[in-house]
Amino acid sequence: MSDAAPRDFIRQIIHEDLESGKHGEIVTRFPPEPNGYLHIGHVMSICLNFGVAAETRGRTFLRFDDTNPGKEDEEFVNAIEADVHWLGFDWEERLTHASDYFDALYAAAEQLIEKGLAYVDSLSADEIREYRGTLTEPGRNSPYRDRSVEDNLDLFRRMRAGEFADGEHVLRAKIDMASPNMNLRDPALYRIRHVSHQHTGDAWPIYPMYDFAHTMSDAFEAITHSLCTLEFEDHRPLYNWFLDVLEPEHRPRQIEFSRLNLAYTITSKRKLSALIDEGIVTGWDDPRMPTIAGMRRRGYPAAALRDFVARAGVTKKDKLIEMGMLENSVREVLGDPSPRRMAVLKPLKVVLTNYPEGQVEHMTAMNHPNNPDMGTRDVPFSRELWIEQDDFMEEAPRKFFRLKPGGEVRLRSAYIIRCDEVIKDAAGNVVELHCSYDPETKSGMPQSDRKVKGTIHWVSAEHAVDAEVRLYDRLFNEANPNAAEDYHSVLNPNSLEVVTAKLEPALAELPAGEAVQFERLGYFFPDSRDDAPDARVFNRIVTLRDSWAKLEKQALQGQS
RNA sequence: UGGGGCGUAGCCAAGCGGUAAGGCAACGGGUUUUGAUCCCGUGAUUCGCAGGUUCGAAUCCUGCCGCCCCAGCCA
Repeated sequence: MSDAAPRDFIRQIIHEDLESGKHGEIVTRFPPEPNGYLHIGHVMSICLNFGVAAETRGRTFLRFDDTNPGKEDEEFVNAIEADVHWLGFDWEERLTHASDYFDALYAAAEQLIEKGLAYVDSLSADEIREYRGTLTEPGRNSPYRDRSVEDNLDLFRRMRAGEFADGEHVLRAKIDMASPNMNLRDPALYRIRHVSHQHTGDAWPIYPMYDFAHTMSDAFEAITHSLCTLEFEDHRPLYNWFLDVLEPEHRPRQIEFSRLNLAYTITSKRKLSALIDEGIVTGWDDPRMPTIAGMRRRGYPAAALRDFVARAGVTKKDKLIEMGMLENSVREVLGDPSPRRMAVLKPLKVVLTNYPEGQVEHMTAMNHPNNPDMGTRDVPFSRELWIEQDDFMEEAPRKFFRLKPGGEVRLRSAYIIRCDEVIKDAAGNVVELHCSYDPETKSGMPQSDRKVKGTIHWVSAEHAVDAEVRLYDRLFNEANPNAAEDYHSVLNPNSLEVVTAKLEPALAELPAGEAVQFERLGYFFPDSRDDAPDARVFNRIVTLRDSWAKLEKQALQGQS
């Protein structure tokens, strides 16, 4: 285990700490506040914390940082547990809450008071802000800063007893109001909040602040490496101050790494819930959401998410990672195991004029062209078929090797057909194609290897199963929507397109929870909420790579 | 203008004084009954910039520039 090369600076530190004997065992924690759903950014933290411990046979706690009742909710704790499990990690018996330590935290606060390192301040929130100074000017001491230990103890105990109203007093650390680090200008330790807590009920009228609760919780759990994101970098001196003055048995070390930002998405909880409230998406698990719940419903495999963050790496540099990177991981893990099927998203009718009316053949199609072990299936074939509208062009460029008037194309796993006649409606829209098939070219027959440039997918009209298919695209048109003043202005209005597709019959039997490749189109996944055996609903997980679409796009750009 | 961080290819990222790994993307080519997959091949005379130290610098020093974070009784 220790001979494996460390892959990033945090693993290097951990490796050294193990080598030097500083720690016999690595203990980490993933500490979400249960005030929202976990998103792609959290995936990074989860994989890092659980990963680093697993690699060294250490342990990881799942700890709910529940020190701010009112914002937190049981719905979120359940969702978080489900998401972490789904991602593939297990905290075993190590499920804790910052609120589990409220008694110990309270005792530590009294110790601080007794040491003369904390005091009860009776300034209002506004006054405290004024006294704090600014980034360039030092703060001033509160007039209550020199209260005696006895007074402070008395006041704090009465705060705990519920004698004061919200906001009347606050317990502060006594550090340095002139520190250039704002976090050291007598940070608040406890505030009064007469609200019930989702885990401790009405037991407490006062609640500890993040810095205090987090540091001491880490110490109580004997966390060796407390891994967090860059914005906490200048909280580290405060983190260490608590450890220095309180001298707990265990001394955790905080190390910061950069957040993972995905291009074209937002992760701010406020904005994510606004998307839901405004009806732009349907909920936290909308398949367009960057939440774990959303990505799971979309059909992204957990392994793809793990692979993606592993490739992104752990560093201190701000990241804005391209979608293509995530999509690559998704395609890579879906490629081998997903069975292939045929489905037509935007149907165009084809009539094979020389094919006997009423005849049905059963074509044998491979479930995976690169893996014969996955077997074959029967696909019914008849005189009338559906093909993709995009697979026909009346006036096609020479590079278009699909169906065009007078041209030939192979129907996958079936015959080669020729387009003889284009049928249009009064408005001039193509509504139907009359084609003829070449009986000598049936898949598997001796003559079947006749070369034609293109192969397209199809579904027998008579046997087709209708299904709702949801085609998702990015939610935003701007690579960094976080930077936009108003995210509404950068919303992608076409992030969802719903079509009624024609499926080959075998697709009606696809089990829920299993991804499938619709050949030439992409990977699809039965929707966990709306899919039903007699009314299938599929989500498009991701398209296939499409070099034709790329060419078309370039041609379009060349014209304009 | 105070403090804390970060700058290696379009996006990520190795590198830790000995002469710029790798992945994604892009671009060529081969295989292919998915324009998919797979396979080959192509990118940095240079590491934000400018000096300095050194036989030798992305790595050490100095200065400058750019970007991010901090003034919650949020986390």
